[in-house]
Amino acid sequence: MAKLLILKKRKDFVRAAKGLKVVTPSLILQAAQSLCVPDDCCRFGFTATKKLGKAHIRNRTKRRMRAAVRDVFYDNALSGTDYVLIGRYKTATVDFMALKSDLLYALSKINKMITEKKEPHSDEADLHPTD
RNA sequence: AAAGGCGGUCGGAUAGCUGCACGGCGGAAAGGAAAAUCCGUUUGUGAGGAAAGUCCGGGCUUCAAGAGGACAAAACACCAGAUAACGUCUGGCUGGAGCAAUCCAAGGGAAAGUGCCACAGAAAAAUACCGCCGGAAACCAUUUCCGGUAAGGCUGAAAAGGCGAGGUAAGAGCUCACCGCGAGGUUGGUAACAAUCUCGGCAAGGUAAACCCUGUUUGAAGCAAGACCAAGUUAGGGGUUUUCACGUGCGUUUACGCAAACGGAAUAGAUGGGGCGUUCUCUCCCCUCUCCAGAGGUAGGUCGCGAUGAGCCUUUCAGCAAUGGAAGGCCAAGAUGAAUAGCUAUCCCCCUUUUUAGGGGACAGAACCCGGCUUAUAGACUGCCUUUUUAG
RNA sequence: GCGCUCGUGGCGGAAUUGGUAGACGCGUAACGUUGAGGUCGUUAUGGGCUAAGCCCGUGAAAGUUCGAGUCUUUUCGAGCGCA
Repeated sequence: MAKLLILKKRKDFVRAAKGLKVVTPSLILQAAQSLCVPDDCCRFGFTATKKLGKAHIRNRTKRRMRAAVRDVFYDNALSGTDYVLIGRYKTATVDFMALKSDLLYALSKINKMITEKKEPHSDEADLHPTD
C-alpha cells in the first residue's frame, strides 16, 4: 500500500475498539476492517489517555508511536484496515528499537488473526470475535 | 575567607540522515477568473519562564440598556505615585522579626447597633463572693444588718492604665513625678505621620478572616464569542409516466371507452415490489419518477487566527523607583484526534568506577491576544549589600 | 472556556452558631459459649514511648482567634454540571 491516513472520528475509534486486540509491554494495538477507504490505504489512530501523565508526556507518547508506525507500516500493515495504537506508561520512556519490535510483533499477530477470520466464514458472520 | 540578604540573565551546544506542520516558489488537471485540491522543492519559520493553575485586570465579539442614580450581591480598604486597567507594581508611614543587610503585615470603623466569649471564676461587661474599714443591733471567744471601698484574692486567653510617693477609717488619678492614653496648638512633610508644647485627669475588655457601618469598584456572557458559505430534509414550482376512482368534455350508450381530452390529485384509490414484527396466512405501518428552488440554517467547511501589537531590541533624556518621552533598527509558531520527533557523532555538566567504560541532564507542551498574581523547577553565570574573622 | 461540590481511624459516616475530636455501624484481635465452626455475648482497637501519662494527628502549607474539623488565602487530589 502507498498511503497512510490518520483516524480522526470518534466513531472509527469505537469500531476499532470492538475489533481485535493485541497487548505488548509498550503498547496496545487494536484493529478492525475499514468501511469506506480506498484499496491502497490503511488508517492509523493514536490514543494517549489522561492516566499516562500530563500533557507533554501524552504528546511524546503519541509522537513516538507515530514515528514507529511511519518506519514500519509500508511492509507490515494490511490495506483496508483501521489500526489504533494505545499508549502505556512505558511508551514514552522505553528504548525506541524495543518499541518498534513490539509494534512489528503486534502487527504480524493481528494480521494473522484477520486473515484467519476471513478465510473460513463470510465477512458478516463474525462481528463478535470470541477468543 | 566564611556565613547571610536582595536582585538579574540563561534554561544544554554543533553537525549529519530519515520524517512533520505552516508559509514561499514551481508544476498538474479543471476552470472565465479566484479560492480550494493534488504533486514536487531543503527555500524560510517552528513552544515557555512558567506555555501550567484559571486567581484578578483589559482588548475583541455578541446581547441588553436614554444619560444618570438606587437596591441586592461580590471584591477591595495606611499615604502618595505608576498604569489602558487591576485585588498588580514603585516609594514612603506605622507595627513586628533580625546584631545587620533586609524581610513580613486583609494595616478603615468596637464612642451607630446586634450577636458571641466554652470550662474555670465572685464577676466576661455589668456586678460585690471572700477580704479591708466604719456604724448599729444581738450576744459577749462571735454572729447578723446597714454603709464605704476596688488595695489584695483563687480562675482564665482576657478582670475597670503601669510603677513609686503622698493621702485616707480603709481605699481610690483622690493628688504628684515618670511612662502610656486622649484633645487642642505649633513646626516639618503633598499626605500617612513624626517632633514638641499646653490641657485633661483616664473615659470602662476582646472579636468586624461574626452580622454590620463608612468609602471605592463592578451591565451579562464568552473565540464552542461571533461572521460567512452550505449537503440532507423541505414551503413552492416545472417536466415525464401512470391511473377514468373525481369534476368537465367527447363517443357510443345508461354502463363502458378516450390521459396524442382538460383540470385536479401523487399523504385519494388499485395493482405490483421491498422493509419491519422468529416461521406460515391475514390485518396494520413505512418506502417506492425526475429537475429547479425561497426562507431557515443542521451535518460539514471558511473566516475570526497572527507581519502592526498597551509588540521586541539598542541608545539616550526625565524620575529615588515603578514608569514615561525621543531616535534608530526589526517582524518573530499558528495547529484543530491538534505540528518540534527518531537515530548517530563530538563537546559541556552531574553520578558511579582503578582506568576503559556505564548511567543521567530539572519543571514542563502555545490553542484568540495582552498586563499581572500564584504554584513547579536540575543546574550555570553574574551584580550589589550586611555581619564576623584574618592580613596589610 | 465557565461554574459547583467533597477530602475526618482499615472502610462507611457523625461532630448544634469556633469550645474536651473521633458518636454510630462494619471490619480486626482476644476471651466466653461449642466436640469444631457460624451465630451470639463481653472487652480492646489511630500513630509514637513499656503502663499511668504526655506529644502528634481532620489531604498539605500559612494566617485570623485565647482557642480552628469548622473562618480566610494558597495548594494537592477526587467527582460533577453547562456551552
